Amino acid sequence: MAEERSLNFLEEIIDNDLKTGKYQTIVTRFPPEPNGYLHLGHAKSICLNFGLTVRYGGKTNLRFDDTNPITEETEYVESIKSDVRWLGFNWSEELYASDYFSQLYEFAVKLINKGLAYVDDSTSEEIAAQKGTPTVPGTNNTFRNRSIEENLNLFTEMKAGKYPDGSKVLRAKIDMAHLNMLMRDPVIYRIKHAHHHRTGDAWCIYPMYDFAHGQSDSIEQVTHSICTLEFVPHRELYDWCIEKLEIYPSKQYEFARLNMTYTMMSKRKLLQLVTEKHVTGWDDPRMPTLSGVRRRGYTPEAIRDFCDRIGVAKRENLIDIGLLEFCQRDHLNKITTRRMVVTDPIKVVITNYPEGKSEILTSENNPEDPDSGAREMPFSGELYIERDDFMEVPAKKNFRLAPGQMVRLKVRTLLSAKILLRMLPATLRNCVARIFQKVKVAPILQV
RNA sequence: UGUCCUAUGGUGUAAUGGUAACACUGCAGAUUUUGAUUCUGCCUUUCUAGGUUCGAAUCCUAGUAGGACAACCA
Repeated sequence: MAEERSLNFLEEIIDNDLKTGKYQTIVTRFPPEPNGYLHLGHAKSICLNFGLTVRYGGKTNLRFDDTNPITEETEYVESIKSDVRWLGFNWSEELYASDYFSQLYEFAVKLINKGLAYVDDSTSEEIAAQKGTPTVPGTNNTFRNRSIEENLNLFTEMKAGKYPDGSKVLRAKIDMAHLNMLMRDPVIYRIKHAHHHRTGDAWCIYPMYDFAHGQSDSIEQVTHSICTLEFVPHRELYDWCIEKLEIYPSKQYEFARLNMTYTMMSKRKLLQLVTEKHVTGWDDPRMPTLSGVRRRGYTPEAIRDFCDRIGVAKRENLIDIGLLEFCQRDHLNKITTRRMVVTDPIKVVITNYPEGKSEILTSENNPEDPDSGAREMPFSGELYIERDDFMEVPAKKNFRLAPGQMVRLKVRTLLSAKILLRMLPATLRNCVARIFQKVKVAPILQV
């Protein structure tokens, strides 16, 4: 039985929802926008969303939030899918917000019919100006009073492509004086005569995030819609849409995103690094993208362990990148086959080892893993050591090779005898040693 | 001069009204046929002030600090 760690706040909520019978089973989703590659921050979200249904049962969908055709591309869809798989997770269904464009459109019509949405001809500047500020209430404009019939006609015409980009938007009719800026008649549909990576040119109006995400969750009957803290103010609008549309009540929960020392975790900035060619691509090993760290040698196990250790909470955090490195070292230590290498060699001659003789010794491949087997290594009276491992004048606590000092060599022999090598008085140019006891000696390296 | 979220060692995360703990980092030591691993020890913690309570990290109020919110982005 594994050590039972304490629950994070989301697990507590779910635990409770299951116990009280609010849900029989849970549904989560991982909702990336296909406008960039996944990074370590996404890994946290993936591990969270998928981890929850691994733990509690239920299912996690992969849903692409593709409501903005300008920035989204199929290349990103493919990379995201492969990165999620690489991390070790399998989604139940592969879904797209764009799959729901028709339903979303009908939802908008429903809102209009309920007198809860209107077409606004204002420019974005005007809309921004009318919105007020966090401390100053916004103001109503004349378009707000359009009749349901007029709104219906206009919206239909918007869909039909009668108007150019930016000339009209559909807005939810809520409250221009609301304390929450997002509730001040948010734009829910805009005109974009743009090619969509999936729907092609079928649409020229596209829903905004706030009119697509919650509805998509609802359509999929997502029980726990988990997102990052910056969406906290959106929750009120999320709930409003679901309530007014009278659809399945998915619930949104927010957690703090991952921040890491010395690490840029903004998709926008990472994109900039790529487009301005400061890096060789999204998978440049210096990038914190999953494809980047993968190329760098990170393993999915290490990243999952990392996500497990950093926890999930609601306070802003800054994780020391050293923790990620620790997780990787920890995993590598368990799985890595050992090899010895000398990068800057100096030759050592063992003067009392029979000239011309050589023998084969064996060494285990990984002391942490008994199943990893062993390898054979040749050994003779000439070997090479790292230049840094020799000091003519040894420092305090030095246990490298130095004149007159003894060192042990790593080797696997059948003998349990101590294996000692004694340096004779020597210089770098004239580096010799002799076997000090009746021993077998292993090579320090092979070159 | 608004609303919302948050506040526990250096960094994270627990403790769910009843002895503040675990990991990472750092420092010291032991072991070591990888200066690795492993092991041991140490350093360091409840933002402030009130209140409720036998008892508060936990509940309440106020303050302070940090963050979010005024994209036809997500």
